[in-house]
Amino acid sequence: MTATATRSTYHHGDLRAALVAAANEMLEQGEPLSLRALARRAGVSPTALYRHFADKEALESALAVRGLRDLFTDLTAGKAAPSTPKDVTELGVRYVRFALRRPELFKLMFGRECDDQDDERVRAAAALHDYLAAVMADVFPGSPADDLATAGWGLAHGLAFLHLDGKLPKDKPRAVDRRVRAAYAAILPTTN
Amino acid sequence: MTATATRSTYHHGDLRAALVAAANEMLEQGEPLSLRALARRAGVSPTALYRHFADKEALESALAVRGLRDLFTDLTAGKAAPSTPKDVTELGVRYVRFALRRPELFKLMFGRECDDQDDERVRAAAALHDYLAAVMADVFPGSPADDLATAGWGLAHGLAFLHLDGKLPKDKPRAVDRRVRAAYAAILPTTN
DNA sequence: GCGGCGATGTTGACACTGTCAACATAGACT
DNA sequence: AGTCTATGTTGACAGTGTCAACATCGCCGC
Repeated sequence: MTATATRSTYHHGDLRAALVAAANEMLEQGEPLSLRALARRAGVSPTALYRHFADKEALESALAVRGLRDLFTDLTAGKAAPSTPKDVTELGVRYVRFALRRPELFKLMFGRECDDQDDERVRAAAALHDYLAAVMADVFPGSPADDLATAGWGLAHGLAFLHLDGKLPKDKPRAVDRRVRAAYAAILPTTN
Repeated sequence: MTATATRSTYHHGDLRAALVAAANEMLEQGEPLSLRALARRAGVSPTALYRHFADKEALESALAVRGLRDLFTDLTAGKAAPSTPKDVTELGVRYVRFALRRPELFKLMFGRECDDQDDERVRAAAALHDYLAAVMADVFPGSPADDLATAGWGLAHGLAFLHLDGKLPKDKPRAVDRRVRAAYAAILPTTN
């Protein structure tokens, strides 16, 4: 059933989760995320949301955290721990794919200030960086893993956004994959 | 004098330019860009803008194009043509500096769909890419210049956004410069 | 010089947004 | 059973982008 479930009881049960789910749906179908439209979709009054989130930004923050976790498991799941430069490249490919598959969510996860120190998003981002650093230390021993990690992340992130915003041709997914692989191949040390 | 020049004549003279200038000011001081505030600042009615721009997006597009040109000259001006890997790194540093110096403008230049094919922005972006490719062909002869260009650009772009959005610590500019240099040093081929 | 016409600026309105204060309901605990 | 609190609603407010209708001016050919 769609998220527009009309409810009979006055209280909803788990509105918070319903709101997050509905918001995710809206992002998925490219609708602009408006609180009122969201409330309509959840079958609830426009201000009900404020019992569960301080304001719009808090809702978006929740979505972003979920997204960051999704991305993380997307990168780590499946394959065994990356051990070759090629594996690192594949990590980048998956990163960009995620961005293109869920563009609105991705823009919410990033493209938002969030310089709060104890922001959950910052921690999720740090987790990502740490993971990459560990991978890099494994794949390129003897090189500064931290710098390699920021470089690897930065490259994936930049390619993702450049594609998202149409600054690089966003043609067939295959072509994008190719471009990402080529970019990594062009600069990753001790490989080709 | 500030941009809030009250005018005596009914017609403005060059409202279009005044609007662009005022909008730039607003971005510079971090004010949210609202058409009404912009009109107020230009000393004009809220809808006067529509005689010069189709809608808000058109105005933003104009700002973005100006920004892209600024960035381009920022990268090319001064120094002679880059010829060493270190020069390429410096290009990246300047790119990130630009983003951090004018964050709102930068987010307007990118972080916006603009997948229109004949968009002036796309052309400006392409110019950037071409320039980079030329540089790369010079600095790393024998390597695929195009791939190196997208990689170099992607890396700079990603680092810029990660810093902008607080996913990488946005401490002192010096520290950011260092991090960017380290990232480039970690991956640029045949160098250290 | 004069009349009109097109470019430019204004007014008032509309639907929409996020958000707040005041109120209503219902489920949980004593 | 009765109260308290978490949750949901109503009505309102200021602010937004945008449109249609109207006002004003500068430039054109006569």
